[in-house]
Amino acid sequence: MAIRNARDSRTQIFNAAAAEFADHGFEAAGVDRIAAKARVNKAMIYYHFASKQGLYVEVLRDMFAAVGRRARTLADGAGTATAKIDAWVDAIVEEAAQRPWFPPIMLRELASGLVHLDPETLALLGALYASVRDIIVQGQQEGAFDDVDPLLTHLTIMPSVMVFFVRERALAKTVKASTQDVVRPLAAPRTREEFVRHMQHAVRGMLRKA
Amino acid sequence: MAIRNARDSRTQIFNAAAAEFADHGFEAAGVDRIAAKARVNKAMIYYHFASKQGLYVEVLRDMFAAVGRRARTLADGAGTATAKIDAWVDAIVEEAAQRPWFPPIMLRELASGLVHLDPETLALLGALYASVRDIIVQGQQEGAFDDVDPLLTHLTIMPSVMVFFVRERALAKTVKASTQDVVRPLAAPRTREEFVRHMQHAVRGMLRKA
DNA sequence: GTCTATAAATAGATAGAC
DNA sequence: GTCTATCTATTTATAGAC
Repeated sequence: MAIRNARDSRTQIFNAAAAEFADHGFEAAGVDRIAAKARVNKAMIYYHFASKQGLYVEVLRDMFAAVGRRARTLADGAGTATAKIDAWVDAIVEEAAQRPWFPPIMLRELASGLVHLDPETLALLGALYASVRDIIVQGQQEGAFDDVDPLLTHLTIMPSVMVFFVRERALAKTVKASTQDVVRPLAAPRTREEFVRHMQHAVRGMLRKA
Repeated sequence: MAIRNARDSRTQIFNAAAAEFADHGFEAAGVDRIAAKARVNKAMIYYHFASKQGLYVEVLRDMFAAVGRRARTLADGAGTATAKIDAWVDAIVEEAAQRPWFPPIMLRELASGLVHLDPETLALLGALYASVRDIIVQGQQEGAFDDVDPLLTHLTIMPSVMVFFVRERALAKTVKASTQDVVRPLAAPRTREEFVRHMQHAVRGMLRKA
């Protein structure tokens, strides 16, 4: 996507759609609601994008490509694997902060069994994991990491970050209204800095040799 | 819910609904599809349950109550915190295996910001976390666990288990069909035993003192 | 408890004027 | 590029017969 005026209709639609897909998922997302949020006529959506599906795929690819680029840059860069893994946690958190729709859409796609992903979009996810695996393997060759399963390790880091961010969103809505003592501890606020520290500590712990 | 004949219409509807909500989420779930899957007339759904919403709430409560019960039993039982945490990982995995709709629905609810949860259902989630926190605090008092944040630790364990299970479901569908080399490593099969071992190792690592 | 028929609202998508 | 109007299908839910 070329650099665009944030006010042009295509970009407005893209942003509104990302928010709508994050809030409702692909199937329950409403083209009417997207048009309303973007403050454009509904027909404009079909002018700029082929269909609701086409619009969704653009949002997915933009998101997976951005995160995948960061992972590849890290994996290919200089430094110890230990430093790279810390930076990887930082990177996902930053990406999630920059694209607030990323965590909810990612979790929904996983819950759907990735049924909306065409081969090309699926390949972006594959490339993302390949970078993370490269970092872990580097750490094992350096003798810094334990002999863990790279895939299961990836499946332990990524979802935690995603859920931390959707919890942030939930706090702003439903849970906040709860006056119950049982719910309050679960809804207790945590800063992103606290989370990054926790996550880096946790990852170091699970990669460290026994 | 009293013990029921698995063939009575209410139970058939419940099971079909759980599967439908897992596959599509609350909003996109179709009452018609639920009726078809349950092989009952659509009007029966409104006879046994007040509405689509009422049906959803029953599925949610059944699920959160079952997992919460296991967590409370563990927390209140005898044994070291280290043993209890291992058993907790086992317990979530077993619950997810027993109620296949649990992980996808949980992830979708998180992605939705818990907007479909009434206060009572929200309290079940709060009680669940309280049990996990009790175990972690016990471990810290015993001097076995590091001074980690119990909330962030919970938010690191639970999502990983949920995503492992939805990945299992995804493998049976879309990803399997992929012939791309980039995707295959991400879709590589892992047994539940491998995952439990990984997860217990990871949790011990993140709780262990530095 | 189980069915048919249908109400009433909303969905994604398009044709065609400007 | 932007709009109005509309087609067609589908949605949740209910009324009422049996």
